[in-house]
Amino acid sequence: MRINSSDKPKLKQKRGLWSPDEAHKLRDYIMNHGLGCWSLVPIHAGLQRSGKSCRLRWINYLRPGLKRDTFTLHEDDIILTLHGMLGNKWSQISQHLPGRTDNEIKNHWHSYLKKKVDKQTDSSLQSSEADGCRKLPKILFADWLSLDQFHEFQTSGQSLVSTGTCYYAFGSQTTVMNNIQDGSSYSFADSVDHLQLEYAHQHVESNFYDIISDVNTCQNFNNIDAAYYL
DNA sequence: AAGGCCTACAACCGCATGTAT
DNA sequence: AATACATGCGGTTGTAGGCCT
Repeated sequence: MRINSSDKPKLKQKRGLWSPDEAHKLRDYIMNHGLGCWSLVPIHAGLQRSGKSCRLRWINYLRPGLKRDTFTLHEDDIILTLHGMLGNKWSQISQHLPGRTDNEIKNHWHSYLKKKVDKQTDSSLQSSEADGCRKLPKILFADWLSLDQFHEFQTSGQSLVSTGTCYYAFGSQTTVMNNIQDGSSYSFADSVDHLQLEYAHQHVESNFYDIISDVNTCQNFNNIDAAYYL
């Protein structure tokens, strides 16, 4: 909805941390009137804040259903996995973590997870250098596995591809490649140590590599790198 | 006890996109 | 089609509190 700028009184806008009183006003207003035009919310709620600031405060802290406790290992693992697939798409990542906001996940990433990943990358680089590991062709996993597909897979527990798949559990640092031969299937498990995704056939004509025919390549996967390299 | 440093988290800013006029 | 405005997103900054010297 567009608002005539002349209808909006110019208030001196407050910035910085929200007081409990401001939060109370905002919560009360939205609970009573519902979500509408954010630019009108501060006017009607009696707040000297921008609509943008109100929106952020509501989304990140006031709306119902938000978790305020610390991130679990399971949540950490989901973030690491999705970040490997999607990059800094915090809003998309947050869709897979009920009760968590994109801002919260972003902060958690920068304050904790990023360091963890950097540490692991350093150590894996050192070990791969020691092993004389060959360079692997690079593709972006997210390019072919869309978020929707992932979400469907996650919620239904169904396999993306039922046969001819290569299984890999990244995030848990455990490569599960033994099932390539017998073709058995995994569902998306709850446990941190069983966060598993399936890689579909990698066809040369679509610029992907056929990892089924190159088990050695699969076995060369190691934790974080696997999100980016096949 | 005081000051400096570090970390986690809250909030802001700029940009992109969508939509109504 | 052009414009103005709302909304959403990601990067960045600001700040409070804890820890260390």
